[in-house]
Amino acid sequence: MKEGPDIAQIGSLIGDPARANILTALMGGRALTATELAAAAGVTLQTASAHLAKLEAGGLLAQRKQGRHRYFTLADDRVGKLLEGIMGFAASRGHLRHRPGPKEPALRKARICYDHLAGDYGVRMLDSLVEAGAISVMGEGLNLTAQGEKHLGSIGIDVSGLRSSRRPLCRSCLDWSERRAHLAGSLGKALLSNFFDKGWARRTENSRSIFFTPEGERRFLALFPIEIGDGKPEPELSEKP
Amino acid sequence: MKEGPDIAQIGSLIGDPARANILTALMGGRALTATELAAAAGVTLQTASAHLAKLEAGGLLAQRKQGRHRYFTLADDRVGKLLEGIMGFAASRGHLRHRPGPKEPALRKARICYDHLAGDYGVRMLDSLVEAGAISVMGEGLNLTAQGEKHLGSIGIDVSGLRSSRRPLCRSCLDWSERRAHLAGSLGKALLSNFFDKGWARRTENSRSIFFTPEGERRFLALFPIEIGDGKPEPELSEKP
DNA sequence: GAGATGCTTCGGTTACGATCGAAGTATGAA
DNA sequence: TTCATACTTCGATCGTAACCGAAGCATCTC
Repeated sequence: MKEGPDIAQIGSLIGDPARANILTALMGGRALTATELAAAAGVTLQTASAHLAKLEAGGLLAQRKQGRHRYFTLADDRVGKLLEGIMGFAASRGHLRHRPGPKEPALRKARICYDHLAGDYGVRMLDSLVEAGAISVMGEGLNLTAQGEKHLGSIGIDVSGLRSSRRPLCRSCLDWSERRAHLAGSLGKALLSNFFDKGWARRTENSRSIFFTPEGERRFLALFPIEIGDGKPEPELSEKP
Repeated sequence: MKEGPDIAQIGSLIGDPARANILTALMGGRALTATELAAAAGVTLQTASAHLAKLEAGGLLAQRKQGRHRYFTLADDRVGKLLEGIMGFAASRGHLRHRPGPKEPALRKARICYDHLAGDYGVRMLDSLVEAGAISVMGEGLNLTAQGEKHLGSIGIDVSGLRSSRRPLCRSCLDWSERRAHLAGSLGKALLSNFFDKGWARRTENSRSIFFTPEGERRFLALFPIEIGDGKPEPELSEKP
């Protein structure tokens, strides 16, 4: 009837609550089994199986068979970006499934956004890197400076190795909780991995929130000293431009 | 059950074919009446009315009463950006509602993307501006150079007036047909308006395609001489990064 | 006022898809 | 081989929402 890409198909894929739960759970970035996803979605295994088949047919999910387990992940980081975009939009409209439970504060503080750090700490990290002159902001783009490359090298990040990937090194990702930018791209991923490797932080079970050890938190805050609210006076996002 | 923004709600809003048609029609940027949208969606007026009410309640649409007509538009350009993002994703997955009709070529050549120029001509325009040094590319961000400001001023674009808007001046927008960037933001809008004002081009009825007059086409191609395929050797987007 | 147009609301039908129980297949463990 | 676990397929049920006809408001024209 009409020309153009079929947005209704992926809309309806995301539109089912059970499937939305599955996708949200996979935004945590790690591969999950069908059983785990069924629990996350709040449906039985059979139902989840049907949903997973549809999501995979729709190109949103990829699966990897391993023994008698079947691990699912988001198909690629474009899916993660798409979902984060929708989440940001939904949050800005106030379409929050508001259950201000005890987990909320932890999520706002530090959580994983597909594969990089988001939340308060994510924003703080980017702001600090910009303030320190490690990253320069060009409109909506981010660039790692030579000084930044040296600085990150001293922390233990091999930037030249990251450059060889096809994935952009720096990308800014708008946070639905903070509505401010944090660092995505291969560098964002590398930094978060680095924190995990050093034992500063670890993932929490069945949640997207990230737990910092006391020592790790101290180190992180010292390394990225710019408080949220300092730095650039980024304008509030207005509802009606 | 879960934390975070409710992506299922807007997913299901977009997921219905009739509503998707309505939204796609409104991507044309102009305000349309309920009757027109009903025709575009292929449903009766009553059904369309119900859909429009839902879309408005969901914050995707805004309406403006004018006499006995009710004009609908996308709520703001964030909605347009969201939809274009989904379209781009859908196109990359091959979820095309493939009806390679006669209108397709016109759409690929030049069409409106919410309020700016997209398609072949949109890509050509941006490429040419970059090649001419009017716009510099920084990662994913675009910046208008001083030289570019002067250049555009000579065409009849008042850049300083655009700067006063809260909307970003330059933004790159990824095209679902070309899979290459074209110019969005207030500057993109101003350029397209400029072409309309000069009579180089006009919108076509009930379509997102843009019709160039022979004279206008000549002028446009002379002003933006870089062919698609020239310029920067932007790598193909790969499916699996 | 009367009539026409644009749109909404109401009521009833229908169809699709989400759901789960039960049975079937595959892989691993004992 | 036997049993257990992980998952899929089948079949049937059920609820919801999309849909349209008809009637009801609202606004404009005459």
